[in-house]
Amino acid sequence: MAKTGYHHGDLRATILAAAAEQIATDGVDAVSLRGLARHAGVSHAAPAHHFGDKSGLLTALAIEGFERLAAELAAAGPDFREVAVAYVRFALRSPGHFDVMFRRDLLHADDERLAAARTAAGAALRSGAAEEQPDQAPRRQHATQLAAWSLVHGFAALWREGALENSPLNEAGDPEALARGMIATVRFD
Amino acid sequence: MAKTGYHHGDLRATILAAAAEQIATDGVDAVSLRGLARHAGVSHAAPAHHFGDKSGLLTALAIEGFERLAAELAAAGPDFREVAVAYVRFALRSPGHFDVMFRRDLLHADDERLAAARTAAGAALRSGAAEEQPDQAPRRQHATQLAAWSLVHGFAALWREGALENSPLNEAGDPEALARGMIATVRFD
DNA sequence: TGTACATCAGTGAACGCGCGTTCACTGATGTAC
DNA sequence: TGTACATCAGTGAACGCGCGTTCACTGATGTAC
Repeated sequence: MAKTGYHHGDLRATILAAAAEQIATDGVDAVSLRGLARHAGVSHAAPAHHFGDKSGLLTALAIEGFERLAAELAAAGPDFREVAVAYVRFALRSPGHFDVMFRRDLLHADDERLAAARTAAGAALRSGAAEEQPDQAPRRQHATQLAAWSLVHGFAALWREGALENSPLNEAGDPEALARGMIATVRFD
Repeated sequence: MAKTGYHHGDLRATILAAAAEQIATDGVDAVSLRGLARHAGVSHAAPAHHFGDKSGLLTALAIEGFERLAAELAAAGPDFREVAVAYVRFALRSPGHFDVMFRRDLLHADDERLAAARTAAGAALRSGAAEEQPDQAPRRQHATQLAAWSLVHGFAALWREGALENSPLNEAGDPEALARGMIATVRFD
């Protein structure tokens, strides 16, 4: 891990972090392997050495994102509303990861670690929603879980897209408080 | 409007339609002015003549989208659930428009027609949600309206992103029915 | 019916750009004996 | 303690690509008289 002139030390992690940061600021389209290499002070071909290709880099970022999301959702449970808030909070605090996680077109579709991480996060979210409606028929439960997911994912997407920036609906300056308020108005039955 | 060898006849509309189609299929990233020109059988510089630049084209598409969305929401009202379904239906049937409408980074930020169309669509959606909760304090009303928007926008986004493709939550084959079912589980109070 | 002229729509050549990817390579590190 | 060797990390030159944008142009259309 030591920095020598030649070996960077921890290039892989550095590039992942820089990618997340740039996506958060400028969007996924702005990311290029060459740009990240420049940023890290390394030759332009170095990133490919770690990630194979550009999709490989974004896939690694998405995996990291799903793993963190699953952990944060699990830590927030079992109360449904707290799980919901945790989902939004993840998107707000890790926008670089969040933005890439659902861009399947940019990822290696057949990556097994990605599929596993995605599944785990999905399960964590659903178990949160299950708290809310213990004795329903499965079909009904699924509809509720989908509503819960849509609710939090929609808020996160609207926020990231800047749709709430000058909206009359955005009264709180703090997005997490705004999300809390809107989640509080919803009942499932 | 007649097709001659030289004049296309209705190139502007043709390009808009082709762009929407390609976004629906391949995503916004796949769109290029040169590609659309090729598709229309026209020189590569012709599209710029109508739209100024690439952002101009996407802005025109977004305006068209917001205008159509506003009309469809208004036609579906005043019942809240029908307005909600109409929002989702718009996204499902006009994915090429929907995908671009919220990509502010790709649009001319200062276009007045765009701002107006966006505002009109927002008002149509909010008036739908207002039905649900007539006698609330304004602050509370806004939270509810935001929840409603998040709900439908989230479903649309998840669907477009392919997140529901192999999900256990997706039981109906028909996305509109799926949306109806999930909207039905939600109460606002 | 004809002519002159302005306006609009589309052309085609040219520019410069940054990018992803490949590949033979070299420098550095660690491990086995 | 020293040496040989495999492995890993990063280099730098080269390739080919499609793209957006600009610009002077020409072909077609419509309108005024």
